[in-house]
Amino acid sequence: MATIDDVAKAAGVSASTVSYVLSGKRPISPRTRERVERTIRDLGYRPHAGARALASSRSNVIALMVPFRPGINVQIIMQFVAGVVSAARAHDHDVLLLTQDDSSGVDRVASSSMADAIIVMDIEAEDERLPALRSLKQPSVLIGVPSDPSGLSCVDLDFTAAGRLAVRTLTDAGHRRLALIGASQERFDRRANYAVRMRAGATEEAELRGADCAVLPCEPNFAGGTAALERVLDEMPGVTGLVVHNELALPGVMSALERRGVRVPEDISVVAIGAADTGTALARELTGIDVPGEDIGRVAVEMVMAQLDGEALSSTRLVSPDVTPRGSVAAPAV
Amino acid sequence: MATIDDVAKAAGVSASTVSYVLSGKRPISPRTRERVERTIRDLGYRPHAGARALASSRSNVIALMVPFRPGINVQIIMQFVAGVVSAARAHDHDVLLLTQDDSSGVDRVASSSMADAIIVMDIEAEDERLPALRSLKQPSVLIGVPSDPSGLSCVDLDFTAAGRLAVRTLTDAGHRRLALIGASQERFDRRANYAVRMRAGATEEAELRGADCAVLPCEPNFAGGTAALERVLDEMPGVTGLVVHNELALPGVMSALERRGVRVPEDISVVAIGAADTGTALARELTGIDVPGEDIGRVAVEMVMAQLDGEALSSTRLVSPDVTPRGSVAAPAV
DNA sequence: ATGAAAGCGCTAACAA
DNA sequence: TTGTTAGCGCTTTCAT
Repeated sequence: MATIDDVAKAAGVSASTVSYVLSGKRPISPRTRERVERTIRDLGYRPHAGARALASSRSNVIALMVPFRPGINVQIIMQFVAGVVSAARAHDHDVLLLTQDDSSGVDRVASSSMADAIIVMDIEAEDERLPALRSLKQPSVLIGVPSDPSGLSCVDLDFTAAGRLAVRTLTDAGHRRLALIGASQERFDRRANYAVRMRAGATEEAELRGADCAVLPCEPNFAGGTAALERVLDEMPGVTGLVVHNELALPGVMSALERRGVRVPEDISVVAIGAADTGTALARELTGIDVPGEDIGRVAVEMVMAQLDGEALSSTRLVSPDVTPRGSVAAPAV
Repeated sequence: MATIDDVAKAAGVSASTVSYVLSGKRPISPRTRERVERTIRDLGYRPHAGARALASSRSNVIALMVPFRPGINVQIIMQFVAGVVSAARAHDHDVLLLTQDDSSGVDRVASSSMADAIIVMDIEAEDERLPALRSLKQPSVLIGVPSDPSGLSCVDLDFTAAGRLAVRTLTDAGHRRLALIGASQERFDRRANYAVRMRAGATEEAELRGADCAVLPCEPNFAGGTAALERVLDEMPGVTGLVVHNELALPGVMSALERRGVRVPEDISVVAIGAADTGTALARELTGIDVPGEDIGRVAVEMVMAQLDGEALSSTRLVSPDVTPRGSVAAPAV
């Protein structure tokens, strides 16, 4: 591998000049720049990442901690990751993959200077990793909002607004008796922010609109979905609008609807909240609020970069939800 | 951050001794070792990754190139990744995430010495990345087998055997008229190894057992699945055994079966090939061949490590498939 | 069993 | 506008 000295020699300049051509941190005459750039290309020169990191104390790597626990929505995870990686590349950074269960990962990566910053996904209300993150010298960004986000930067979908929007979509169509099939009881028990805020937004908005919104926690799988739907049909006969905030249960819900002969949207209107392409496992697409995974990942990277550039205090950014009509909402039958 | 000199000073030894305590590359007296280790713990010392990489020309990082194109089975991707990451950690390595569309990723990572080796997923028959990989100084391992694997190391499920096994599972139960709902036409056209070999194994085994096996390419989505199943029912009335090798189409297939009133396994037996937890989007679990994503990822890392240790030539390792009975196969009706 | 010292390849003062 | 030089923190030979 060619080194910076090889390039310098071949181009007839000093090593620092090559370095400055690459970094743009000081003016270079057009002639020199041209010559150096040609040499770099000819030799196929690439700075040694380690040497650069050592000298500049910047690795140009950001670490990303991804959850791999079961019952998680892999679809959306991949979207986040894709967003993070592509945004990072756009800022000339690479991404180091950490997993949730690698408990010492944050410390290791931080204190060995492998990464300049850390993005952590799937944050719980009382996340165990928060203390470690707070005491880091590197900046970090959380995807998800803990109950105490002080001193930390967070991004997430605005789930309160999403709850409101989902309900409003139904009440605007004329529905007054709604049911929310939401996250699992376990998620609510652990006060998972997204589950709790979604529910809060939905119930508040329902109240505001003079509507009724029952909430059913639901296991994140097919059987959970069918079970929840059975309960709605059997115990809440007046319900004409359904909000489903549980991608893994959604196939179960839809299948049960069909089996019970309930038509969508003629008999029941459905609004889904989840990854954009959840519909692929379904017979039909649903009107819904697509969690913009890629966008959120992108924003996380922007926040990281801002912090690395010395701008930006810790703050929480909530991305506004949008509803995409796909024909599963209509006026209730009279 | 504490440096190796800080540790050396505090422990009253030289920096090289600290280094050797850490690497175990030369004998250290128990007393010294003890003292140094205590100091390391007290100071929370961690070697600077860049400095280490610079001095040793080893980054302890392996790069993993992950596909993000649509129509891919995210489930299985995540399993591979999980397997790779955990195996890498077991070998004291971290994982750098590269994406398919980052075309220069391989070169960048290799020639900047960011990674000691590269694992590439989702290999096509005539993969464009092969030349770059062949000319690398770092070792690489492909997940998937190209049409010409010479000079490269590959791991994959043995799809030929999987095809055979799926068919044999059905013929052993007494079925003689089978249909294989496989990958999309586009995959076959590009001669994707897994699709082609799976089909070959299935048809060979069918012939061997005196059975008949129709092959239907199928779009990787719900509609594709229903369409393929409709064709089976309408154009191949004698079929009693179904092999589905297309996870994204599987929900469509199962839903269409139910809608047409075809019972599983009473009327038709079904064998599925795919990610272990594909069943979560389905009403019922299916007898099937679970692609052992984590295992394959793990094997890829083992192969990488072997190459880094100077053992191991390039070779292809095919992991043997197993069938897991889940009650969707029975003897055909008489 | 341990230490001293020479790099590894780069960046960023400091000089000119 | 460019060059010289002193590290960055570690590994590893060479000495002892």
